[in-house]
Amino acid sequence: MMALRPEVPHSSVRTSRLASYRKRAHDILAEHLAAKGLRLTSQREKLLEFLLSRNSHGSIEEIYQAVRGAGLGRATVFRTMKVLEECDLVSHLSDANGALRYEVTLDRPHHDHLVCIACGRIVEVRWPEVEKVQRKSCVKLGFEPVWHRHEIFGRCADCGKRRTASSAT
Amino acid sequence: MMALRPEVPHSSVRTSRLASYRKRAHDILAEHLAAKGLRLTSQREKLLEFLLSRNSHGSIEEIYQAVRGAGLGRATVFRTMKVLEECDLVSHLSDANGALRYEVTLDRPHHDHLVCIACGRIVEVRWPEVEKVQRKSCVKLGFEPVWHRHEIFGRCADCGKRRTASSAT
DNA sequence: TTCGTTGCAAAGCTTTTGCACGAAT
DNA sequence: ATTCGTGCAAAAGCTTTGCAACGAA
Repeated sequence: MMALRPEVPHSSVRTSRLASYRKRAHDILAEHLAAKGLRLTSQREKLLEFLLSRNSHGSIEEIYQAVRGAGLGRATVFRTMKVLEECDLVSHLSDANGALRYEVTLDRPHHDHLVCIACGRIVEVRWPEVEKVQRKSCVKLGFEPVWHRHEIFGRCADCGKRRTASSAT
Repeated sequence: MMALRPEVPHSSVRTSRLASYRKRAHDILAEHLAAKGLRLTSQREKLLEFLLSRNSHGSIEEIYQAVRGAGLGRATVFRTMKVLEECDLVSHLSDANGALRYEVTLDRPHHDHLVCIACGRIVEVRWPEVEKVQRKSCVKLGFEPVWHRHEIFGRCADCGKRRTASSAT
C-alpha cells in the first residue's frame, strides 16, 4: 500500500536551502490565510511541515495515519488539504479507485502520472508538448482551464516482467 | 444537469447503416458473453439498446433513471456497464465530482474531454499528437498502459462569457 | 436442471457536515 | 471578546455485495 518515502524538493539540496524552502512554503500559507482573514493554526502548520518532509502522492488516509499521532483529525486533514491546494502549495490527483492523493507542487514543474494498477507505484512524467497542445485547444475553443487530470493506468516495468514470468498472455 | 441528447454514431447516418451499427454492437456483446460463458439477458440488451440510441456521457444515475422504467435495477446498471466496458462497447470517464460517466466507443476515434465546471457540459477533443507522446513515453519506461484518463476542467466559452458579463475578474 | 443474473437492501468507502468546545487574533 | 478552527460522530454520495428468487442455456 505504498509507503510514504522521504523526499527532497528537487534532486538533492543542501540543508540551508531546504530550510529556506520550508520557510517560503510557510510564508505562502501565512500570507494566504492572512489575506483571507483565516487563522494560522498549529494543525495547519504541522500538516504542511509533514508534507514538506515526506512528499510522495500520499492518499488522505495515509496522510491522516501519519499525523493523527500529532492530534490531527481526519476531517481536518481533508479541510486543510483544500486550503493548501488553494495557495498552490499542493495539488491533487486521483488513484485508480478515484480516491484523492496529494503532492507538494511548490517549485516543482508540472507533470502527469503513470499509475501502476498492480503495485500502486506512481511515476511522474513531464510532457511539455502535451501541455502546449492542450493550451492551444483551449484557446481555440474559448475554454478557460482551471485544473486538469492526466493519468495513465497500467502495469509498470517491474510488474509487467513479474507477470510475463509466470504466465504468457 | 445535462440532459441526454439523442445522438447518431458519427455525423449523420442513414437508417440502414444505423441498424447495422446496432446489430454489430449487439453481436459484439453476444460473442463476448458466449466466450465467457455468460448469459445474454433482456436487461443487458435493453441497456445496450438505450445507450446506442441516446449517447452522451451519461452518469450512472442518469442512465438508471432512464431505464428503470424498463425494470432495470441500479445495481444491474453498474454491473452491466462494466460488462459493456469489457467488450470495448463503452468506456468510462469521471466528472468533476469523481462520479462515473459512460460513453459509447464503438467506431469512435479516441478522444479526451473538456469538462465545464459551471454547466457540466462535456466537449470532446481529439489529440493525436498527445497520444503519440504518451505511447512513446510508455514504451521508453516499459510501462504497459491499460487505460487512461485525460480531462481538463474549466469554464466553457458560454460560461466564461456569462461570468465576464456580470463581474470582471 | 443448472448456474449465471437480477433486484433489493444492506454494507462499504471516501468525503462532507453539524455541533459544542477550544484557540488565534 | 470575537469568530474561526477543530475533533468527533453522524450524514451523505457513490459503488459494491449478499441473498433469495428468477431465467437463460
